[in-house]
Amino acid sequence: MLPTENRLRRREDFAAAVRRGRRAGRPLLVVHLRRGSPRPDSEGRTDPHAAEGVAPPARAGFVVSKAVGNAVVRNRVKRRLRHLVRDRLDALPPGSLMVIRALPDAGGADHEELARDLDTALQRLLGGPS
RNA sequence: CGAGUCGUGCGGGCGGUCGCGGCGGGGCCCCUUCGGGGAAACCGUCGAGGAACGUCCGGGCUCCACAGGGCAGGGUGGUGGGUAACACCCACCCGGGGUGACCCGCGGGAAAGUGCCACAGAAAACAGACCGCCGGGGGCCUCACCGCCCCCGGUAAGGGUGAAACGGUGGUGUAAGAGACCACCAGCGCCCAGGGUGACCUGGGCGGCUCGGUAAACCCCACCCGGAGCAAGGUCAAAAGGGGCGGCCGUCCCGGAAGGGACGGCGGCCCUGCGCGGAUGUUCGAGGGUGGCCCGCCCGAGUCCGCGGGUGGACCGCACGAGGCCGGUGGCGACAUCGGUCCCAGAUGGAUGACCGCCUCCCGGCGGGCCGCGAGGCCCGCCGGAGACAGAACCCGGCGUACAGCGCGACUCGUCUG
Repeated sequence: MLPTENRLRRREDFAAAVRRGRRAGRPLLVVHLRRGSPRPDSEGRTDPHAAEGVAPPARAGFVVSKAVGNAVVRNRVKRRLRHLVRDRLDALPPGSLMVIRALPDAGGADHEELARDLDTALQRLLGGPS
């Protein structure tokens, strides 16, 4: 799973990633990625000591609507995605914000199918022209 | 052995790799006003459900309110208990169903009043003459009786309709009949005796002879009910502001277009707070509370209008509780009480898991073996599939609903054997 410091925790972070980031859609999910910015102000709430030299970690959040399934299904999708993202966290630029939105078919997909779609989407966002 | 009734337990297991959250330890290291603060490895420990669900009841807890009375509104509805409380639970009563174990009942009042009872049927709520039956009169036919038709009257025993036709059976009686009268039975009301805390039961007597259903229709009766909810509420920091909802313009991007998006700018409306100005008001009282309204009571110095101005968290509550397990005692039981023992999720874009293998269990296919005349049954191996319903968010007690499978224990009926 993802440690807390690698998760999106605020409404503004979600809004920033979804509205200002690039987007790549797949049948099962949509990935929004906002590349790491050189730490704009306003981060007064993050630890001041960490702001010195260490690069801020990449963070990810998940949006799974009720169209995907009931609470049990939604939780399972989120957990699978979190595990998948954890293994791919190193590939993301530091400080970037990522939001993964699960589409209705994600509820019926297995682990492998989710991984394939996520990899394809990430490849398009990272490998493409920056 | 077969069929069934009730209660109750569990709701996959083991292992491997990689992870997440809380608490306790641990301290590489970082900051420091030298008081302290933060914090990585690593170790230990705990980490979803029987329904966590629906949010339908009842409480705890928190804040607001708390002279009283009336109206309105909501709820409950056999009796007696249990409980913090309940619409829940237990026991019993009554009614209904079942051979039985048992099950079902929104189970106060229909002689307080109003309303409604479809269809069928002649007639359906101070009942009702269609056919039939009986009496009288007239006509036809005939010697006459009988018969047929019409009119008047009597009749609820018979036919037919219906969920239901104004008690049932037998008799007396009569032109034919009828509780018109009689006996027994059923029902209703009243009285008495006995039993029970009580609902009620048992027995006896009397009466008029009987007088539907529906109250999850209005209504009546008895009893109960302040309001909001953890986004309750509180502490700290920060700022004079904070929150919500529309519109227009410019540049750029996507698109064939319609349209959509990003960034920047302008301006509007609503709620609340602050500043400024104005109006009004302070025992001749504005306004507010008493969550609906009225009377009354209480608080009481503000209230209303206009203008101005632009993005925010942390912590507590928050987990030791009407608590779980074991045993004793009291009670038919729900439950109460005593002793011992245990600590058992606390997230906040929301942890409690992801992946893999084996086993177990169910289903299907293939192959082999055994039993049987046979339909078929059993065992072994391989392959494939399936393993439900469902995720805590302040906490408890219930109810209701969903659910693949696997058990366990009582009891009933039937059959066979002894």
